Amino acid sequence: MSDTNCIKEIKLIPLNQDEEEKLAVQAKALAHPVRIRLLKILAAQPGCIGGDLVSTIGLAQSTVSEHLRILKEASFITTEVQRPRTCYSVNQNELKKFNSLFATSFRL
Amino acid sequence: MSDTNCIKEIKLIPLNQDEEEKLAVQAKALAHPVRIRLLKILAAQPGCIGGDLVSTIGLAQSTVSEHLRILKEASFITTEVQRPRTCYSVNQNELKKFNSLFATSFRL
DNA sequence: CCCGTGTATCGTCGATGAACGATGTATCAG
DNA sequence: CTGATACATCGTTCATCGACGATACACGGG
Repeated sequence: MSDTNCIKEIKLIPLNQDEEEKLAVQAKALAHPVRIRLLKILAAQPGCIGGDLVSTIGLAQSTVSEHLRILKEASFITTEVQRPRTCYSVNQNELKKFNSLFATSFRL
Repeated sequence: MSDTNCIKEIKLIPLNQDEEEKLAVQAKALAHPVRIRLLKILAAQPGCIGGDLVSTIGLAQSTVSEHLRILKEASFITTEVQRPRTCYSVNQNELKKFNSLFATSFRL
């Protein structure tokens, strides 16, 4: 390993502000263990009723609802209202898009 | 598309709390556009002096230093001290690990 | 029409995050 | 030894987050 990989002149990178903002916003939606758990549960089945998620997670209904709202705002889940219930489903395509945007952004 | 994908009985998922926590913690480190930008810059070259990053980002030195600390704590970058300078490098392996943990967690 | 049911939303409160300037610290040049 | 350099850390301030209970809301059943 070389003693220093440091360069003298920084190589400027094209600034794609929209993409970077989207990555950051979606990462923020993932930045909570309860939301990770919710996504994992939803990823394992075609869809879930909210109440089942509430009892599985074990937090207040309003808290779980808020986490779900954040996931939806990040496009990671979709909802289908069936009054008085709501069915939540994972948006696999958006998860895949996040994963590939991540990979291309950092040249993986 | 079926009218409802909702299931009656939720399918329980193995609870891997450590992995879920790690995903959330690392996602939190990514949850800021400046940190995304820093990672992108670092991913484009073998290493960077902190001061160059500060002038490229255009925020206060202490602010950039804090963002770099967060990225380091998440293992996304490494540092090599060369007093009085510090050379920052991306940890590509950890980025790849994040990407694959993400993919397996959500069954992509 | 009214009630029960399941969610969404609101208001609150304590905790955490983001930005900054000021200061501390370790090395090198002279 | 002294000053300059480059980064880390501290303390402060304002904004945002996370959790909760209370309440609003929209439909279906009686």
